[in-house]
Amino acid sequence: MPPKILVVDDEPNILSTLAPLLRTRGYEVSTAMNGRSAIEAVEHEKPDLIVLDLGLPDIDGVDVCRAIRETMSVPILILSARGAETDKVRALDVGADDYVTKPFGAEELLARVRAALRRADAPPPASEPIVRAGLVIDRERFRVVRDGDEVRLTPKEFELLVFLAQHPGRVLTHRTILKAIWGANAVDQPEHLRVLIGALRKKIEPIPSTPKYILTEPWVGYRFADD
Amino acid sequence: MPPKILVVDDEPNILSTLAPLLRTRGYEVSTAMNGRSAIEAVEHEKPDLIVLDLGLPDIDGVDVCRAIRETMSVPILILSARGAETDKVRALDVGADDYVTKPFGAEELLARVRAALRRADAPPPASEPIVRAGLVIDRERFRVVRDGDEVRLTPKEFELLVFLAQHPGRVLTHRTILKAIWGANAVDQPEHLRVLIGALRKKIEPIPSTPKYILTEPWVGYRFADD
DNA sequence: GAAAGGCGTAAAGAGTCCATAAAGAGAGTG
DNA sequence: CACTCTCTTTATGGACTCTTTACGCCTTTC
Repeated sequence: MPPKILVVDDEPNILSTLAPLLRTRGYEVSTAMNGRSAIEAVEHEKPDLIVLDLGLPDIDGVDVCRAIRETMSVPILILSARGAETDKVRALDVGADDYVTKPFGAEELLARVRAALRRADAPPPASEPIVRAGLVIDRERFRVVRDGDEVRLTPKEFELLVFLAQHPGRVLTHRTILKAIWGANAVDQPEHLRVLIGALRKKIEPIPSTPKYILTEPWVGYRFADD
Repeated sequence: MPPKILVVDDEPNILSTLAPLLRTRGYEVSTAMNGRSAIEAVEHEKPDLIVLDLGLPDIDGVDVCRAIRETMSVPILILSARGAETDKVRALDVGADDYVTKPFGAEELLARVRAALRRADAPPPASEPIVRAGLVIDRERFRVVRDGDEVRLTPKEFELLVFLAQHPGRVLTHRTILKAIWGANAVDQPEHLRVLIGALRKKIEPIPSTPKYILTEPWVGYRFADD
């Protein structure tokens, strides 16, 4: 399961920027718009990380931070418009883990989120499985499921399938695939590719002789069906 | 004893400012002026925190950071004149804990040092027992109970079990596990892992030859059952 | 219509990985 | 010092993967 992040801010436009951004990076995001509901949400949802704006309408952000710290050891990343040194010192000393001043770069914030989660020992956000017409490719579990049945693939087969499925509809040349799977030294050995394609089709195609997923583009390469 | 801090910077006037400052606040400070001696000093002195300038004469600061991370988990606070977002992201993603751009306020730096040391010192985040299908792993008491019977594990066995059980369902590669349990120097010695897995299965699996908890993902790694 | 070469499949051999047993090294204890 | 426990290291058998080769079929080219 992906890490849960609680974002606390009273400005709607920050919330509506930050929450979707974090979601697209694979995190599960919940939000709060004031101190009281933030503290409640922490108790209730047990997030893996908290992004907390200091300028809240009801309670001072520093007090929110302190209140959370008294009950949980979840990492807290402070967001603030005030860049004065005393503000930073105060927040960090009551238990905040990091302090970022607005305006901030999105990638920097994400990197600091990753750093904080890494320290707290949370697993990196899950990479979503690839789903294509009855075929589920789970990179995290090295698993492929076709119409409910699990298919066992070897590492090379799996690597090839992922590479093809990542570019559905697009024709990938022999050269491109060989370079991706076997490295640049193998670009002139297409027999490797033919054999591996055969093995893969045998396992994932309902009728290997008339492929449904992995289509041959004669004289050029192969193509993953995009239906 | 006071926390030991290693300060790495090639500018003498930063060193002569920072080191005395940290000493007056009660830290034990050692210094290094280039990447090579920094890495040596880390191995030798085992500091509790490292303040690392990115602009070193011999090795890129990011590489120093990465090299230290490979062998130790000591907190690293990056100091840099470059404030570009990509620099920050790069440093944080190779394992740095914080990133401060010059010029910086002394009190802010000290507060970030305190925050990093506090985190490193904090007891392993409230570790509630892991419970999975008849298996109870109590990290605080260092005990494992299976179906009511207590199982005695050695430290390495316990560490491995916890690491696997923390990521149920997910396939952890040999490399990942080796790095986590034995350190980065052991990533190419999978025989360690095989033997330890065998010992662990013998103790916790009802039928060690057909494992129920620790599943082999051939050619890739191992996976803790999640059902 | 014939030659050349790509494509799919099968099969053999080399190499690699897994599980297990067991011996040796090292630390801690009485 | 002897004993115990843990960890490392090595050896072995069995299973599997990957590479390589071979051959029949098909498409393209001339």
